Amino acid sequence: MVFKRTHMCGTLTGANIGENVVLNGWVAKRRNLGGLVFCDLRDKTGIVQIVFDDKIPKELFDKADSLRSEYVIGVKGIVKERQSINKDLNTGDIEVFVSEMVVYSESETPPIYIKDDDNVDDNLRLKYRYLDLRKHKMQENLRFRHRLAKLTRDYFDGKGFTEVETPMLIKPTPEGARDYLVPSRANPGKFYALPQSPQMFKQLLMVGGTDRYMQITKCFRDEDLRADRQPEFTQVDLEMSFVDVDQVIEIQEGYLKTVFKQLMGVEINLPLPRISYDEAMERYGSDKPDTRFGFELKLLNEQVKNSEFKVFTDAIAGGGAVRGICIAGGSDTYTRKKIDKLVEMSKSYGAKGLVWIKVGSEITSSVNKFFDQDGLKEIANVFDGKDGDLILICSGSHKVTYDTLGFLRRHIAGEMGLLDDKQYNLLWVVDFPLYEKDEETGRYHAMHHPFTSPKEEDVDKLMTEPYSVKANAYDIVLNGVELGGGSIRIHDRKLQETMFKVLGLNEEEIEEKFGFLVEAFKYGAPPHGGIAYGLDRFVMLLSGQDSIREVIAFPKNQAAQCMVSEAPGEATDEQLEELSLKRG
RNA sequence: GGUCCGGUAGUUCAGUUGGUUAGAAUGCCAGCCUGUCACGCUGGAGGUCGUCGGUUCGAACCCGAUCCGGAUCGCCA
Repeated sequence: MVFKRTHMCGTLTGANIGENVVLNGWVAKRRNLGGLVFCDLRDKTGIVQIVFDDKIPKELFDKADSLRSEYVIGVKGIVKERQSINKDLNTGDIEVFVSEMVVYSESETPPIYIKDDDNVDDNLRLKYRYLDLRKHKMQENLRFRHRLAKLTRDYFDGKGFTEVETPMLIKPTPEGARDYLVPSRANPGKFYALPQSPQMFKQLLMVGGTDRYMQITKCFRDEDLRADRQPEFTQVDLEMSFVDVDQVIEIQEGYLKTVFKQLMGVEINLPLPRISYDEAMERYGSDKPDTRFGFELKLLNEQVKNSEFKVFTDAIAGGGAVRGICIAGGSDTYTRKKIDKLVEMSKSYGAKGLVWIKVGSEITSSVNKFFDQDGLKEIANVFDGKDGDLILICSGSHKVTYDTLGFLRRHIAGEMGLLDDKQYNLLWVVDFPLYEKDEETGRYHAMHHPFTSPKEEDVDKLMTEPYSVKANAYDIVLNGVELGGGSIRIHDRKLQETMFKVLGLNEEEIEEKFGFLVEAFKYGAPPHGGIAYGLDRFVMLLSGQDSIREVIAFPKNQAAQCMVSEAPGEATDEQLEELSLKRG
C-alpha cells in the first residue's frame, strides 16, 4: 500500500492550516516526550514536523514510538498551527497531527549523519552516496545542475542550435590526454576509445551542414584526479558555422548573462573584459586570472640587474626574469615563519626561494646585504608600495616566476580573506599562442589542439617563427577558474596540412590520426568555430561548492573508483577470451 | 611518478615524557518524561588504536616497511 501524496513536506505553510494532507518521506528525527511524539519528516523539498499525541489509538502511538531514523513512512493528518514556532524551519509555523501511518521500510542506523553541515569522511560519504544524497544541500545541488542544463538547452535552442549526439565509441588518439580504451569483440585485437571530447565529430557536423550544434555530453580522460577534475565529466559542447571570434563571443556572452540573471539573480555587464594571454601572464602570472583582487605581478629586471645579488643577475643573464608582487598591508600578517611557509610552497612551482621586502620608514628585507635603502626603495616604488606592504620577489625562468607568483597572489588573497564568493568576475582570455614547446620531446605542440586556426596576420610566420604565432583561441574565466574554452578552427585543407607539418607529423601519421577529417575538408568545409564549457565546474562555482564532487551524483574518488559500485572490477576469463585479451 | 597531511568506538575527535582497566562528544540500546525541535534525565552496550615487523620489562605513542584516504606538483592535445 502506498499513500497517494497530496503535498511535499517542505512546501507546507500557514496557508495549509486546517487541510487534511497525505505525506511520504523519511524520518529525519524522532523526539519522544513520553505522552507526545514529534517526528521530523523529510523529502527532497525539506522537513516538516509531524505529531502523535494521546488522542490517537494506542496502537498508532506505539508505532510512532518505534520509529527510528531513516524509516520510510507515509502519514495522513491535519495541518495545524504550532504552539511554539521554529524560526529555523521553513515549515516552522505549522505541524501535521497524524491520524494514520504506514511504515514502508525500516532502516538500520545510518553510518553517516544526514545533515547538511556534517563533517564526515569523504570516502564514507561516497560509499553511502544514496544516504548522502538525502541531504537537502545535495538535492539542491542536483536540482541546480538540472536547471542550468535546461536553461542551456533552451537558450541555445532559441539561437538555432540543434542538439546532436556524437558517438561514445570512437577511434583512439595517442595525442593529448590518455584514452579510456574499450576492446572490440567483433574486431579482435582492436580498441575503441571513449571520447575526450566530441571535437572532430562536431567539426564534421559543420561540414555536414548542421550550422549550429550543441550537446551536453560526457567526456572521458584517464588522467589523475583533482578536487575539480573527474575522469568522466560533462561538457556543454558548441560549434557554429560562418563565424569569427567576435561572433562566438557575442552569443556566449548572451548565454552567460542569461545564466547569471536567471539562476543567480546577478546582472553582469556586457561586453565582458578581454585580456590577451600575454597580458594575463604578465599581470597575473596565470592564463586564468582571478581579478577580484590586486597583487599584480611586476617585472623588476631593470631595478635589480646591476645589483650584487647573484641569484637575480644570474636569472636575468640566463634569459629569465625577476618578478614580484606587492601584498597591500601584508607586513603584519606575514611573519618570518609564515613567509617561510610560502617559500616552502613556492618550491613545488620550481622557485628556489623568495625574497621579501617589508615597506616602512625603514625598509627591511631578506637581501639587506645586497641592497641599500635606495635600492629597496626603487623596487618598492615599482609597486607604489606603502608602509606596511609586503613585497615578495621570485627569480628564475619566466615560467617559474609566473607559476610561483600566480600561485602566491591567489593563495595569499585566500589567506587574507579577500576572495568574495558573491563577486563574479568573468573575463575572456584571448590571443593564446598557437604552439608551445613540448618539454619532453622538444617539439612544437599545439597549445589548444591541432585544428585551432592561427590569427590571419600571423599565418606567414607559421613555418618561420611558430612560437610567435597567435591563435584564434579564447577561454572564459570566472574568478580564476577556466569555465570553458574554444577556438575558430582551420577549415582550409592546405593550412591544416601546414599546421600538421609544424607539429612534426608526417603524411602517414596525419592519415592515421586525422585522415577522416582531412578527407572531409576536401568537400567544402565552412568557416567554423566553437567552445566547450565544463558543466560540473560551472555548477560547482555558481552553487558555491568547493569540490566538483558535490555537484555530481556518483563521483569517483581520487583513485578513479566508484565507491558505491566498487568499479572498476575484474573481468571473467570468459569475457577476456571473447575480447581476445587472453588466450583460451 | 614526487612532496605534504591523515588513519584510535557506528561517526567526529582527544590521548601528556613510552607506564594501571584507551577517553570525550555524538549516535545506538533500555527506562522515565505532554510542546519538543541538537528535547531533557538515568542507566547500558560499543575498540584488531589501518596492517606487518622491530626497539623496550612495557608501545595507540619510538623506528622500519606496507596498505588505505585526502591535498598538491607532474599530467589534463
